[in-house]
Amino acid sequence: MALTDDQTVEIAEIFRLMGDPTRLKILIYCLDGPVAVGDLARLTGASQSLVSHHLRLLRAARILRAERRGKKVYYTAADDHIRTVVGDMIDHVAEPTEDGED
Amino acid sequence: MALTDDQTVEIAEIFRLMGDPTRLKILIYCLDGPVAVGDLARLTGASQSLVSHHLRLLRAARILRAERRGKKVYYTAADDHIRTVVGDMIDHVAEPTEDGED
DNA sequence: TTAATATATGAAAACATGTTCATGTATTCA
DNA sequence: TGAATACATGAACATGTTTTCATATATTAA
Repeated sequence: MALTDDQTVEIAEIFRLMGDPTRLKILIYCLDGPVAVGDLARLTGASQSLVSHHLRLLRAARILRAERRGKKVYYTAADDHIRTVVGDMIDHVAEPTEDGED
Repeated sequence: MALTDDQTVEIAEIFRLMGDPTRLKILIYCLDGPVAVGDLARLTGASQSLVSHHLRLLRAARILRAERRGKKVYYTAADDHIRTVVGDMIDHVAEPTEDGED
């Protein structure tokens, strides 16, 4: 692997952003296709303002991508790596436990 | 996919823990095999105390696993999902950019 | 232009986190 | 047992983050 310090920090930053429940929910809803901000607010149960703040962070980190259509703005996962990472993590959690320490 | 709220929170917690540079470095060093605490401190440049604090969090979240051999304690990645997730993320960062917005 | 809908943003409050320092516990060896 | 090595932990400080509230901007339609 062998990462530079900058790359490590960059990766940590992305993980950090995925590490908030509200933000992760937003991200998961955006994995399968574009979703409007208002819908994300309804789906997650968070306020419109909060969703917007989180979207800005996710967008700035290139985790999500925005696209305006008329009055609405739609957000989608930026690429398939993001989808894969979340998918793997879901597998990780789904699994009972690899060793017997439970 | 369809996750429960608890599962979402659990996944967010794991991402959050991977989202600190010091902790991510520790984790990356533990991906390929067991590493002793003292070595992790040297490798990351962090204090022994700080490494220990972080290891406790990573261990509690079952991201790492501890194993004592004599005076030393060795830490390894808990399973392959963790390895895969980090691997995917490295791919994500390595990639130039998927769309042309750069 | 005005009104209505949809989203974004700045500032402040409330809360959480990373780090250090000092000290405690475990293990080995003389 | 006592000394040395390796790791763990509690408390405190400093810093950051999430969330809310009020308000601003953009787009459409009348």
